[in-house]
Amino acid sequence: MPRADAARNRRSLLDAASAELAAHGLDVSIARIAARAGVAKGTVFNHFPSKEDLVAEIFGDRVAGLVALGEGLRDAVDPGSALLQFMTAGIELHANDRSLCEAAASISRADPRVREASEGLAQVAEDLTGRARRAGVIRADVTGHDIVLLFNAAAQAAAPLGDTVPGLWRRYLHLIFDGLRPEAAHQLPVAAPTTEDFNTAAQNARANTLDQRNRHR
Amino acid sequence: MPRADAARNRRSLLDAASAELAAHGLDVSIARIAARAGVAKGTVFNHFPSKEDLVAEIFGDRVAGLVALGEGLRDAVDPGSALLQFMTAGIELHANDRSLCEAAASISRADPRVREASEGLAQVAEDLTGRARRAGVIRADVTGHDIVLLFNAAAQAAAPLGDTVPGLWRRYLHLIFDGLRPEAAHQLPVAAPTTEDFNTAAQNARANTLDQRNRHR
DNA sequence: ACCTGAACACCGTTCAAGT
DNA sequence: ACCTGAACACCGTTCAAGT
Repeated sequence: MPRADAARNRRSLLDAASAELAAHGLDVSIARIAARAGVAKGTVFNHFPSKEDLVAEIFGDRVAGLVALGEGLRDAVDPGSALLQFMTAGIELHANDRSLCEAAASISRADPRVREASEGLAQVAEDLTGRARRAGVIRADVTGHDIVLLFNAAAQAAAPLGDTVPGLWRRYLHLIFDGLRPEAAHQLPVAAPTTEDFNTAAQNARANTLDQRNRHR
Repeated sequence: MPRADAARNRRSLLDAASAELAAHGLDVSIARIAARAGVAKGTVFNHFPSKEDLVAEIFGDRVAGLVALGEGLRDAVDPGSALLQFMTAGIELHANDRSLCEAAASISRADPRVREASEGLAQVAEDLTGRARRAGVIRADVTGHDIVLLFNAAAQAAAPLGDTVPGLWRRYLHLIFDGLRPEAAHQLPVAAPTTEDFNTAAQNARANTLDQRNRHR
């Protein structure tokens, strides 16, 4: 059973880290986060093994929120607009958080928490995509994994101008969504990625970070 | 007039940095680059004011190469496939260079060299896009700026699985390209970004990095 | 005019000492 | 059981001393 002040500190740290990461991106210093939470620098490592682990926890929470939202959309009357709403929510997550954009490629699936959340995301994305596909509003060769990668892409497309033209990502979301319609479908040159592919990518990422750890010794 | 060994060191540094950045991404250490180039750590700062400046130089060179390729495509017989080839080349640049993916958002247009190269890129992208538009192979509401942001997006979409499924980016390039076709065109909710938007975004980026410099004092 | 390596400020992380 | 702050290794950057 955790001590009262420890539980409080943990919450403060998560809140502080969440805000600082969103505002300043992945390279905020631990010192800054600790100061905002009102604890000593060392305390951070008492609650989280490493900085990467701290951001993975927050990252996982955000993704879990998106999963919950997606699950609420599985019974929507219009499968097409449900899918669009899901993608919109996914991009908004990125648009409101600088660190998410930067983390999308690197941290991603090395951490088990993020792994779990990502699998949930893949599942609900596949559900929504399948419904839209069967309703005939999107092409037959697009999968849930495609959808996740594509709303990431839309967020990244607008990111360089994110602060200057706030809603620009909507343009690229709709442009990409037009590419998902059956009317425009041309044969794709490469098959969709499989869950297997994501797993081996996760293992590679894990191996890489372990290499870096070892170099420190 | 530069001394002979200085010119040689500069070349070695650029070559070493280019290779190390491509292989290990933006956070390779200066020490590593210097070692590969066979010079002392301090020599790096004799040739480049900062690490950021060094990567900006390389970044600028890469983009300039893409501009040259694009210019060669302006007279191609098929404007549609010329545009697709241009986007392909742009993504391949990212696919072969880890640092480019990471740098795309952050460094981008703060440095004057990168600014200049990016403006050249915008110009040739607009040329190719205009031809394709007038030939009726892409929709009327898409601009050269869109094209640049979109092939960046396609590269980023596949980046998490880049090492695991090597050619995956082709899937997303073609998916996005299908969204550019007139057949699927639906009204877009936001106007295309202007050159003006890119300029003010560049100024904001510059202001941010200057803030960070000042914090060091 | 340029190279070098020691020195500096900063960062993530560890840990002995406190409570 | 947890907090703290000093200590460590590492990084980008500066600079006095060399050639």
